[in-house]
Amino acid sequence: MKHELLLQNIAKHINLTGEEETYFISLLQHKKIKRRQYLFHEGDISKFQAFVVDGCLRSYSIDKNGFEHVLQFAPPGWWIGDMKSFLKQQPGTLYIDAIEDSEVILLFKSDLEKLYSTVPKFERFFRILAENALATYQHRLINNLSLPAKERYENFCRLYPSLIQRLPQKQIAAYIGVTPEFLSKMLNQATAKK
Amino acid sequence: MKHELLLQNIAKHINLTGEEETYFISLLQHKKIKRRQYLFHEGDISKFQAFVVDGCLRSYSIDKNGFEHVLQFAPPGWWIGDMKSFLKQQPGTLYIDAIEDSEVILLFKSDLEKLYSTVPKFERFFRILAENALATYQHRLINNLSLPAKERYENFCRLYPSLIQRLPQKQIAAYIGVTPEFLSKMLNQATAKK
DNA sequence: AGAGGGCGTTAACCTGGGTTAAGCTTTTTT
DNA sequence: AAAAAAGCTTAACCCAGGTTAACGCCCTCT
Repeated sequence: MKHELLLQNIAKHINLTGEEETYFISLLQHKKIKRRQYLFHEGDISKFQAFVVDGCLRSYSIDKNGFEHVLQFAPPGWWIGDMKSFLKQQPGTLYIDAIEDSEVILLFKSDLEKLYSTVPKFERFFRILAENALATYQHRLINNLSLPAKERYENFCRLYPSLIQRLPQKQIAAYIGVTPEFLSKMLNQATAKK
Repeated sequence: MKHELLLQNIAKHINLTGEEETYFISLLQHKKIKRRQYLFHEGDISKFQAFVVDGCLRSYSIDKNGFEHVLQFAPPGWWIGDMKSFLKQQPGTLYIDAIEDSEVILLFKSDLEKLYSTVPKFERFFRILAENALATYQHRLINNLSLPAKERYENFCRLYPSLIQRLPQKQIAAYIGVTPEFLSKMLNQATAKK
């Protein structure tokens, strides 16, 4: 079943009856996304959050010089979306696309609101999710303010070992906040040192 | 009443009965903090979140070279705490202290858990709070990755005009991620240009 | 009221990381 | 199978922002 991973994740934090589970599943939409295809585009108003079942997505912004900055990678088991646009229903500033051919489950805002009133337990689930994400972003911000590029890279490797294999180097550079050229230089200096 | 500001904030997102309100208030603890006094210290395990009623607090980390990096300022109406330590009940990495003589309301984790089971509406309230905070930190991260120091400063001024008056320059420097010396240089160049 | 410690400023010098540009390799598309 | 596009590397040069240090001002204690 395609919803299994999501249901497992939910079961870690709240217990659903069979009925509630069925209702929840009825709200979900399935979608396949090919590599490099957009799930969300700057200027869109976000109508859904996406739960990744297979593949890997990323959210990023493009600055006025055309450079990309990665906010998040989302391998299977992760949620991704333009949170600000989703909450305020304003045009978003992010792009979301697939790094590999991927499969996601979409939960639309209108359905989520129905879900909250029908099964209030989900307030708890998404509260916990948001709080954990919040703590993670706070930590990353502090890292970015206080650590040099090399240590940010090492942290990234430690935190997301599975991603290292899977991502092109330039994506990692855009996440930790350096140019691809500098990351390349840095890595080769590190190995040369031995 | 000292709880008014907090109750107003809550009323923006959920409606409480008189009874629920009374119960909620019974859980709160009041505390005064003098300028430069700590509310939380690195290594502590966070037992509470604090809602600021008067004055101004800040949360920050100290890196291995002894430099401070500000995660958040909290003027009246804001919550502050070491979220990661609070959630995982692990030793924290932040410091929280008062920038001015301040008053806060403490909500302890044990009481918050009781509150969630007694008045589940609060799951919703804190979900909304966490989601908004999350979107804010995501935005700040992207800013830090994509904008030069001057624009980060301008953004700060636009976003928190009331804080500019109130904060010493070096605190702002530690928030936007530059040295006090550089911020001073930057500001004087900007005004000299006219 | 005086003294000591923050705080802001300036200036000379330094460096982590950016820029540009070219060449090579691998992957994707046709 | 060829062409095009994306990715990685290297190297020379550059700059935003850091470092160090010295000086003056203004709080805030006592």
